[in-house]
Amino acid sequence: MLDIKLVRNNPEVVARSIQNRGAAQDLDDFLKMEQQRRELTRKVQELKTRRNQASQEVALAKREGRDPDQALEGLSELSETIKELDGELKGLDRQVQEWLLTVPNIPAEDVPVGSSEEDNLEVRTWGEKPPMDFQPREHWDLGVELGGLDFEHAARMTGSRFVIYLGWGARLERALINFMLDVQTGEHGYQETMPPMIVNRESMTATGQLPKFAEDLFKLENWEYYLIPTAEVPLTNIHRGEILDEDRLPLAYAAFTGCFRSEAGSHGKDTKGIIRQHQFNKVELVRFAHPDDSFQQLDLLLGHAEEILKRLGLHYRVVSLCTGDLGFGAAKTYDIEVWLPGQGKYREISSCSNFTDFQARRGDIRYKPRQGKKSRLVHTLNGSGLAVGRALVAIIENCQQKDGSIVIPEVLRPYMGGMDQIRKQ
RNA sequence: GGAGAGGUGGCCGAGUCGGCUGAAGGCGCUCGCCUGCUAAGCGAGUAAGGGGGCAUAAACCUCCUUCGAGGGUUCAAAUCCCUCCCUCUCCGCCA
Repeated sequence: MLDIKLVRNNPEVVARSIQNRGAAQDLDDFLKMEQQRRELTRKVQELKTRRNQASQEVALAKREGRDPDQALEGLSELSETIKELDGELKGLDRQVQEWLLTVPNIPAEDVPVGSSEEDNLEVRTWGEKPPMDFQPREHWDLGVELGGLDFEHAARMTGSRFVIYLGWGARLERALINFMLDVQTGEHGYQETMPPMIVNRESMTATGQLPKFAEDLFKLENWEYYLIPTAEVPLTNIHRGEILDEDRLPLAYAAFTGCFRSEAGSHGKDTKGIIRQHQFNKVELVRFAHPDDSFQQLDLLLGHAEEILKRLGLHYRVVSLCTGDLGFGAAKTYDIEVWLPGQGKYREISSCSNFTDFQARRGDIRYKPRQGKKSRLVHTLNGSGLAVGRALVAIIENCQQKDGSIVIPEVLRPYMGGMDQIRKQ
């Protein structure tokens, strides 16, 4: 959520942001409504001041044993008027709030302006495409043949976009989870966390999934509860409504969770394989940062995600998302795209964002500065560290051999009971 | 599921028959004093959000709102009534 004062005082900044993102938002109507709201606020406040003063008179008269009738004169009518206008004001307040909840964050200064992913900026690459003197196979082909992935039975028990990991597949998924968590918690200083995978409406609103993107979420029937689309939601909401000590910043949390997405509007996209599933595993990193250094924190976070791919020896590139491709709440986002030889493409395996104070304002997450007494909003950041299923895909496709076997990256072998290769039984 | 207790500032905790209680007292924190150092002691300050003064930022002044959430009674609600949510204790049941 944007600061209402910013919208009011610098509408041109907001207008440009909306335009660069390719969003549609009626700023003028809002400003008129907001103006109206403030006028009514003022009016109601004046009446309340009068009422409060008169009430004091009554109290004083009674305490001194005088007759309070004179002070009570016309008071109930005044109260009635206040009640009426207060109701009207409440309606306006709600409308203002609702509008603010649907406006995207303002992109950071150095975010490239553009309309689609074509305009994203490649920041760097790491490693190289593995040399292959044969036609590389796709993971849904090789993974199934080697018995690690089973789409058919998953489709029967649930439906499309679900998978069963079997044998080495399940083991490899678990190995990746443990490896990622060990690095992030043991070496990068993240607090290990196992949060709920079901959260309430307030939490979804704070991080920005609601109210605008309800159709992307799975909602529980008869409950105001939702399955999380990412652990960003529970982790960021750990401190919702809190005032943190400045000394404690930055706070860093890591969690492995399932993630659940309806994938509404992506029909026909990535229908094969485990790239786009309704349920997938992810190790997520979340940081609560001081506003003065949140962009340095973003670089740090990005490095933590990259480290996993480096140790797995997987070639990737980092891109800075342009304004048109930026997520709703993000001020700046780096995507890490891993090379997939089977598909012959780079595919997103991590997305690291600085949300500045956007989520903090929605979730009321602040800190108390050492100097000065006013509490300020923290900055929140998050990134995948990494998407586990896609990492598994990358390993299958990058580490495959001419004979149809897969060589397990060295760092994972201790997690695989020493296994170094996957081959057809 | 049954019975009971409770939700008040950064934290703990008081709040009498509704009326100078936005909230005693304590802890913590900040500043100052004192002090070889530390500790202790003394003094002062210390909730958030919003409106206006103010075109803008800070400071300041002032007003409004907020005592789990929502509604009601009343000139006036932390205090009375209703609904809901959450926490705790006991019993029952269960991974």
